Amino acid sequence: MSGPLSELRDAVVAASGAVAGSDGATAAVPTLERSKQAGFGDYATNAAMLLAPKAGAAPREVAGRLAEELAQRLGPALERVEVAGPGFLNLFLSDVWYVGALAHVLSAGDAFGGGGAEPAERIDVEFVSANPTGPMTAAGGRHAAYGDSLARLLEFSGHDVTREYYINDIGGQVRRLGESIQARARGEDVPEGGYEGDYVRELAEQVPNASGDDVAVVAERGVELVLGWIRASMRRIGVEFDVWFSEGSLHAGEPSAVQRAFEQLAARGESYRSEGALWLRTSTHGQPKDEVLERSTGEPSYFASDIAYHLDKLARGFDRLIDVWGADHHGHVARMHAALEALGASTDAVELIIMQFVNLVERGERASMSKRRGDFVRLDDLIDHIGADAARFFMLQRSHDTTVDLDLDLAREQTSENPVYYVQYAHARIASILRKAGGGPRVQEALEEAAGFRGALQPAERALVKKLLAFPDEVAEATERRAPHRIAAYALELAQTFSAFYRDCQVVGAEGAGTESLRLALSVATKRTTARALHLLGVGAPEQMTREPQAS
RNA sequence: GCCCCGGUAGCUCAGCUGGAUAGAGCAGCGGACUUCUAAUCCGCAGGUCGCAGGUUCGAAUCCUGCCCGGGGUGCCA
Repeated sequence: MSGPLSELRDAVVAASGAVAGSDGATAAVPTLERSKQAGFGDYATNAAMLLAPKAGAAPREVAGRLAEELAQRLGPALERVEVAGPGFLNLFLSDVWYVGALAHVLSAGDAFGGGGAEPAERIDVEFVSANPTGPMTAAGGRHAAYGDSLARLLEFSGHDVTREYYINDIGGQVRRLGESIQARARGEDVPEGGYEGDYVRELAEQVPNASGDDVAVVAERGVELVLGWIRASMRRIGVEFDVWFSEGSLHAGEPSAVQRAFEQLAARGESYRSEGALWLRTSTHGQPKDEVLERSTGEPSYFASDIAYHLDKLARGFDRLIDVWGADHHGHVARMHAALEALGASTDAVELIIMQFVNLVERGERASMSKRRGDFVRLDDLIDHIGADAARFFMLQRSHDTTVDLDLDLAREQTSENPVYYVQYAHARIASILRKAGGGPRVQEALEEAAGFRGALQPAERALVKKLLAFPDEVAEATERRAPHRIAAYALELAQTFSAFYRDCQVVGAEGAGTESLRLALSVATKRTTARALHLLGVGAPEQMTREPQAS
């Protein structure tokens, strides 16, 4: 990737090489980061500290030599460079550099921060995949927001992404749903271990002849209805799946996908029969024990379906499979890896991401949601209460490694405090400024003039340019670490940085040659980047905020 | 027992592939609205980064042990 920051980095690396001579070839890559404090320059590097042991000199002495090399390489872009602390090099960049950096951001246009996928891959992201035995829960909303944002990040960086939902439409849970619907249709209590939620009564009314038909038929109809609800909920939260994959389809045909998987495993000597069941030798692949593929009843296990499912996905030609699973599937991760190993498949290309739980909080008490007991918050309720944008942002603010507490009443109370509005407001405010300035023609003119600005910049202007320049790295990091919550944090920081600029720097009618143009250009760059960040989160970027804040 | 995730401000959480004086939002207190939109901004207050060792120029971050919370450890999915 090119850009002002990578040029700086290249200069630091080159200067390091010059100072180290031929011995420094294997030196660790120095970091270049934004200084946290004003006195420490615009960017700082630890290059001298990394170099010192190899150079056999004190870090500060090495830093001094590096400083000279850097000053020579960067020329007018560098205002000055200082050696500080244990050997940091603090770079103070000139306004000329800043103006050039802004021009770079603007010329990148909508692609700013994107690309960089190397190599570009075909990636299947499977997420949500909640059992079709009840309405989508708020926890499912977290999976939806996370998986979709991850997919957006991967796409933005240049990958070809398929969004996939795996439907567990067969097996014991589905049968229990059928039994529960039938019981309700007959006016009976649901059987032990059945589904107790009120929605089962709805299903009992909607499934024709639920009291008399075969349970399997009732279950199938129930699943169809529930899937309708799920699709609608996903649409409301802004997620469109490319593929809805039926677990049942893996058992169809002769031989079925599952049977073929069994044959592959048997041919490799990875399975055996015992106690009437078919077992996979997971214990030879680092697992504490072997796992059942086919029960003694003749029914294949969930594990068997999943093996066949992953074989199917690999056969579809994806370079990478990413599965997003709930924390309750954690035990399944190692098993799945063992199974892939048993099949001789590469485990590097299969990523299993575990998402921590969403707890329902009532009166300060945590309670995890149970679909079977019916004590859960529906995603639709959450959206009704706080809206899709706030729901997505709320879910995406936290790392997937963190358990989320959801107090519906509190969430509603705090809707107007949701940071998503702060970010959207900044976006709308910029739109307003651009309108005030005269709209399209004036803005176009400003974009053309901005690169020629030769005046002095305000601190708030430099801070905003710096924040914008950080975006590509944030996107890359969020993508690589499968951590879309970083984008939520960045969006908030960018909005804050813009607010400071807005406070300190009048845009429309600013005094000084070219100042208004420069600030308009800066506003445009900020607006685009904010919109991009929001888009990556699946949140809208409004041109104006219409709704008044709720009085609380 | 073993495996995974978490433990950072009163609350909810960022920061964790080592960097300088640990951040944000909310809550609290005190200020700013004839504005380029106040869903905003400014200031104040608030911390044994679970505990104890270790690694190093430097540890919230890496290693080891322990404590606490959640999850897993089904011929459920």
